[in-house]
Amino acid sequence: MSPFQEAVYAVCRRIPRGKVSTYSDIARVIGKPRAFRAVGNALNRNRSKSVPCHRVVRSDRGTGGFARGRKAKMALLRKEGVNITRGKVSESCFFRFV
DNA sequence: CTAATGACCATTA
DNA sequence: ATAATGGCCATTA
Repeated sequence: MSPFQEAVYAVCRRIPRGKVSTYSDIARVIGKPRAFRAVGNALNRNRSKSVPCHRVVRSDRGTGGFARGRKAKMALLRKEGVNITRGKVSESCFFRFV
């Protein structure tokens, strides 16, 4: 695993159940604010159950992609209590890494 | 080394 | 509202 990938997964693991973060936020937290696209790539390759990669969405609050399809991603999120209406995640569901 | 590829983002039409 | 565009960056061929 590359150091970049390790960093992305480490941050992703901190997102609590029922909350979400964005590709952009993760990129910023790992100190590479412009690597948001690469973050998506790293998460795409994730196969570890311990990394809740479905909790990462787009900055415009859209759900974003998922290896097994957007449908599956939304189902998982809703199952943990994340509210999604008209394809957008509620503002109150965003986790802040302060 | 170069070129292509995305689970992105912001802007523009 | 959707579609296209240019930019960004780690990874892979």
